[in-house]
Amino acid sequence: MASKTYTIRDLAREFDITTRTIRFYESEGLLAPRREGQTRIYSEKDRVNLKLVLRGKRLGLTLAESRELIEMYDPEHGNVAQLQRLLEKISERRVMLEQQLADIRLMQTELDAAEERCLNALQKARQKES
Amino acid sequence: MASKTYTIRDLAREFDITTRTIRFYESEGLLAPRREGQTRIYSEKDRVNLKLVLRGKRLGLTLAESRELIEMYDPEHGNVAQLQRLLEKISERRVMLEQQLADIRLMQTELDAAEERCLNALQKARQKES
DNA sequence: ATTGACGTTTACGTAAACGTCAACTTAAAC
DNA sequence: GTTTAAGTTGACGTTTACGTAAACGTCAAT
Repeated sequence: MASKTYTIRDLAREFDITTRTIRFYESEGLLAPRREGQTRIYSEKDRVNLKLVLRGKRLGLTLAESRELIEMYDPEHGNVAQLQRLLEKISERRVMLEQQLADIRLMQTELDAAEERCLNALQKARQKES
Repeated sequence: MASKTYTIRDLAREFDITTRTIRFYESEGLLAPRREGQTRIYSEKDRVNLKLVLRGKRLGLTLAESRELIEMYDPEHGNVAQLQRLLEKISERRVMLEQQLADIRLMQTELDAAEERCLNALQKARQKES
């Protein structure tokens, strides 16, 4: 089936990050490109993982946390105990996301208020000017 | 009116952070407690600011970014140009929050899928056990 | 055949966000 | 009156997430 592959530069361009970052993620176990000689060849799965990591970053996750999320993807390599730990982590993550949702809503409200104060101040400033 | 005040330990306890963190935030200009002799006395406003910073942290903001948000609170000290920059920042923040909302939804969906795979794997693992 | 773009590794540097002492005051408790 | 508990200020250490630079290989184009 010979699925699509990417060079390191392809991915760097697509996600607007440096190649250094991509190599660093590999060294941290977040990506596992195959090699062709020395050169790294990235699969679609690598690309998806990278996307996950970057999304995680936007939500404030550390790389270690993102790695956990990635490892959730194939829960095959797990005994019962491990799988239950995974389920726990999933539910922990959900709690965090709910917290973030609440935080976002609060912050949006505050931005609304801040904008109003700001527009008011602008009014006053312009009156003085005239 | 003598509004309510807090010691550094009060706030540390309430928000489950160390006093070191609170002093650090002060050194970064995020808090400005008054002094009584050497000792810091925190006002309600300090407490609110601290809450803002911690919320920001949960959303992945840096301290510098949180400081910006705090400075938005009183837009009095601003000329027209500054106020317009503030409005820009507010709208930038809104864009980021929207992005985060989308990220959260995607991640929730993925957690759902991950949980299903995990439960499936548990089934199989338990069948083997029996 | 050399230039330029891309790839590699190794190693050190750095900014952010605190933690961790050490050494000292001050206030409260016994 | 002296422990003890909580406050203070440096100063240095640590982790995370890369940046930066050196030193080199590969290949396509001029």
